[in-house]
Amino acid sequence: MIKGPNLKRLAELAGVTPGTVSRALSGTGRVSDQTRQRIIALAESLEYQPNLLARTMRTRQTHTVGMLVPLGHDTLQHLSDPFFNTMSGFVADELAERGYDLLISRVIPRDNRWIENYANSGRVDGVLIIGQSNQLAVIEATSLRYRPMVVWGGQVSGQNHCAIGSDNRAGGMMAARHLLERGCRNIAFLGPVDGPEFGARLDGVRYALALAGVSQGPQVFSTHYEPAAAFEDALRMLGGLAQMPDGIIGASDVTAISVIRALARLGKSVPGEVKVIGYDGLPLGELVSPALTTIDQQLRLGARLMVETLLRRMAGEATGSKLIEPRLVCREST
Amino acid sequence: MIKGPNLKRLAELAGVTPGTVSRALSGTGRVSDQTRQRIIALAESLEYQPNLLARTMRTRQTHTVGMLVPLGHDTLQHLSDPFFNTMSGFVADELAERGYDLLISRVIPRDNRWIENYANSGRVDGVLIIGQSNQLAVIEATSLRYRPMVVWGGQVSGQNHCAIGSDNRAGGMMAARHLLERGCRNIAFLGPVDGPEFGARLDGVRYALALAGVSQGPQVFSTHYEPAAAFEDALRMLGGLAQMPDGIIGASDVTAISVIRALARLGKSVPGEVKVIGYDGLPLGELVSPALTTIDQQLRLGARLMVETLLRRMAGEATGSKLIEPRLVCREST
DNA sequence: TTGAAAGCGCTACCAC
DNA sequence: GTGGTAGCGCTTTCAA
Repeated sequence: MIKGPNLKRLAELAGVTPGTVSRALSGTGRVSDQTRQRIIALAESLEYQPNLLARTMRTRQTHTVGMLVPLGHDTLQHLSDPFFNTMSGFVADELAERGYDLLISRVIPRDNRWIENYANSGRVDGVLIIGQSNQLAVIEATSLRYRPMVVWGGQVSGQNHCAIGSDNRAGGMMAARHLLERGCRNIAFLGPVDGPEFGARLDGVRYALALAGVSQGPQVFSTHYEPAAAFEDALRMLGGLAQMPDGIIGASDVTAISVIRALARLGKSVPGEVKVIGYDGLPLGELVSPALTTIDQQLRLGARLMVETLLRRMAGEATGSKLIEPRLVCREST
Repeated sequence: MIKGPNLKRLAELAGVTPGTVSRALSGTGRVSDQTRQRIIALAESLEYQPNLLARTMRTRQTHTVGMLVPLGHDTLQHLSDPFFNTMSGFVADELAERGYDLLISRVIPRDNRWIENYANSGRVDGVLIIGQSNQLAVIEATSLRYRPMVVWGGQVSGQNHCAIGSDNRAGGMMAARHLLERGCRNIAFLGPVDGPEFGARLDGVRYALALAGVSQGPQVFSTHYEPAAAFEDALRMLGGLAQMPDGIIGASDVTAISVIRALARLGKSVPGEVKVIGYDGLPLGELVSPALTTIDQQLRLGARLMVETLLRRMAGEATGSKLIEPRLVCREST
């Protein structure tokens, strides 16, 4: 590291005390215009760069938000996963606009205090939890004592922790209804069973089918989470079927895209023979061909809400959870 | 923030001095087994969490690496862009494995000292620069004074800064040769002209065509960087053509995927009527359909090399730049 | 083996 | 308006 001058040295050169320099540069407190000018000029000529760490240590404000990704032992969700990627990108964008940095940490929960330990390490002003994995109990318990925390996820009645997320059940219904409208009657639901919102989405699908009087509930196929593995799973499962579904709902966009690939490999046309809808609304879905119809969780909005809410909680405000309305984005795959 | 006990308080409770507690917990320095056991037990029972900031302040080691993304005024590259996304994900993975965190900061270069200012802020042990934008001069100048910095990008003879990147010219040649082998004779190159490695890749393409005796150099089309805009550009440009090329090289995977979409919209089959090859090797390319043939820059390897190299530079070692061999990944689009 | 004390660079408080 | 001074919580000499 190049060692620039520190505040103390600056004070010596200016012939004042550190306190005066601090006030002059920060603009807080009273300093005569003359000395202020002089100090500012000196600081610039010496290319003075304040040590943010020291400042943080005094002010206890890091201007940094931590993004924690708990890795359940079986959840092989890399930081490079498309969903997480997209989310962290949006969050980074939102934070950057507000002058905050993003500290990304992948953590393996070894005890029930991993969140607090992290928060107490003094490196962040607040935390965002993405991907609850199997840590819901810890999150809920932590929320009773640690305020500046916002979680990406759904809400359960009576829950204390602040969550921002989309209405997965409504989204599931929406997806099913869309396929029904498109004429599908033999509908399948495919994705990682242990995935975070799998259950609620499937519930919605089931409910919509029941409402529509489609006796045949969705066939459910469990795949891996990771894209390449999901593709293999889809290929094997769909390939082995006596009768191909005419509509497939992916539990996520990543899954749906894998399904489309598998169908292509099996010689089935999309949306001609099989219609496929995803869930998430990743920008990625727009790029693939056929472009993916999906239930859009509005992740950009979600990221903004998480950041806004977190900053308010950091300021001591009490905030409630928020449910984002999922939206159908109709593209080419249905 | 929940205020746990600090080291001083721990020392009081243990009936020793802070220094002793520090030595006992860090394992450095000599402490009798008995006191060590006692202190460790106490720390655990009180759920003592050291303040990493304070530690950092003394040791001057943050265990954090900064990833800087300079945003040139015209470069509309969000942190949520697929390439950047993928790269940051891989980097985060590699750092996490080595016990380092990743601090992502998007910076708008206002002067020629933005890198040093950031590095001197004391929050990171080293920096990774992704996407040089138009900041090559600053990067090179900084490298003369600031060592722990690694840049994603190519090498020029005489360059001082440490760069990890793939051989774009070789990659361009590889892409062109592949299309030639596939029988293409009317080849186009398409992408953002101001993109970082556009020039070198195009050079390689030109060279390979010349070598093969294809008199007709590639038609070059300039598109936007951002996916949606690139799609519109491709649609307009290709749609207006009297004769459609039989092979298209995208300057990036994102561009190539947009091209495939545009071709589908124009009723052209891929790879039947037009063959398309991308550049990058994003995992994304495997997901789309037809799966994208591409020149793989081996970003995961690149991320690992960047992290390894940076850590070595942080340790004071001198390291050279490294060129990654691009590889042809042949999938369905050619 | 342990204690005492200095200090990382900054801010904040209280005098003057 | 400015100076002096006391820390933030930790590590690391130097003595004892």
